[in-house]
Amino acid sequence: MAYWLVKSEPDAFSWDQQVANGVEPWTGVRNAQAALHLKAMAKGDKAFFYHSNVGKEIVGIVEVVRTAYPDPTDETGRWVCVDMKAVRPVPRPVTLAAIKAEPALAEIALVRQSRLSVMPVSAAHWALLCRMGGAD
DNA sequence: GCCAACGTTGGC
DNA sequence: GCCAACGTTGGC
Repeated sequence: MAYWLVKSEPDAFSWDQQVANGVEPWTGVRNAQAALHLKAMAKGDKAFFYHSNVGKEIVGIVEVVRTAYPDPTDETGRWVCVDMKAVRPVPRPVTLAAIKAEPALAEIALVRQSRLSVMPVSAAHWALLCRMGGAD
């Protein structure tokens, strides 16, 4: 099983909405690198749900329940989306500041490529972030 | 609100 | 195919 981190602006789509909806298509990715990551996701993979701009913190954990298929919000038909299901909240949201302050996370894509909206997370980083968030 | 990073577009 | 101009993202 692989681990990921996906970003959403809470003004557009928040963790609360994800929880309320249960399963939700993760649409709107219009970046080639992020799309490659979407296509690499397998059913059962887990992802951190990160709030960009507002909050700037990991607030929950979601699971991939449907692998990549054409994004219904994309009229060109070139981009894909996946379906995500809310698994559980992160009890103590892990802020970007806390991630930057942790030397073991210096290489994480969230810090190194701030504009990427879908990125892989190593098993070691996943475990550490879960511990930091009280989501063991 | 500003700015850095970076992807995209269009002229040549 | 290069590169300047421009638009968008996202942190501060």
